Amino acid sequence: MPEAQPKAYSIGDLARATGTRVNTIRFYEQRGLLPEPPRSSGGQRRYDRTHLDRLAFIRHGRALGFSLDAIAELLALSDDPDAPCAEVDSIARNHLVAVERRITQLQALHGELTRMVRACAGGSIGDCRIIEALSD
Amino acid sequence: MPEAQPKAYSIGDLARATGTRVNTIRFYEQRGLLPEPPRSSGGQRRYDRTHLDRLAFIRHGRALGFSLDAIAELLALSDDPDAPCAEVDSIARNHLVAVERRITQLQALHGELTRMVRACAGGSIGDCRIIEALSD
DNA sequence: ATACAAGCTACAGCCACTGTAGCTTCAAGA
DNA sequence: TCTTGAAGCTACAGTGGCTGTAGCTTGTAT
Repeated sequence: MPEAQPKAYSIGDLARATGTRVNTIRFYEQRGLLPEPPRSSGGQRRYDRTHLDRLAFIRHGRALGFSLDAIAELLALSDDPDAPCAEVDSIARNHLVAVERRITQLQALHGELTRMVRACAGGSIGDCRIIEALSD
Repeated sequence: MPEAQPKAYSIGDLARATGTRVNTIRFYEQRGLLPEPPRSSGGQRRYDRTHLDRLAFIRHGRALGFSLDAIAELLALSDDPDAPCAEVDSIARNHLVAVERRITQLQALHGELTRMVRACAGGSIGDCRIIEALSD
């Protein structure tokens, strides 16, 4: 009796399942985020469930704005369930702070832009407040 | 009687005056945002006041988050003081909308990350909510 | 005259992909 | 079994907005 084979996925299957482009999956492999999968006799990548989960993890991390380096660290940490999660926590907190800083900065920009756009009376460029503000 | 020469600036002077790196100034020139300035007999760039103003315009635009393409358009428009400023207005409004979208998106991320970080009880990775959330 | 700061060109690298060219392989229908 | 067209393959160039470097040459203060 042959062993039950776990279901194999093509690169396109993984792409569809995770909303990732095929090229991006290969890019993650090249960057070491995804392990090199086995190949079919014709040389095509054949993935299993573990690859799918790992890719999903990467995509969730990206959706939250983590860098690929941070995700690589998180993946490495997640492979050691007995280690303390302090480092995971620290990566997440650092990212949270970076996001906060970015929001603050963008809100300042937003204020500036709003003021500029409101000041524009719709005349000609010669007295456009927007151009004026940029020329300062 | 010789004509009064306008004051000439080296690339380093422009850099200091606008908080721009020397390499970045050359990059703007290469991208067509700054005109090629005259050169000294030895081949070094010699700028005048108009270059300085133009570079300051570019830097203000960048500080407000405009793309170099948008800045190029704004510069072109600002050279024609009689044209209506509708297009300037439209570029600024579009950018404003983009900034708003980005802020909204980052605030969503911020919420997610805050929830994740708060859920982390500081144990081991095996029961870390952060890793769990990413694995989903 | 000399020393050294500042400038020059040209190019590689960053981040996280995206898109393309020019092939080969796979899978489903006839 | 054959054919066809979708899907996969490698390799590389391009995006945006710079930054950094190597290996020179020029400018300027003493």
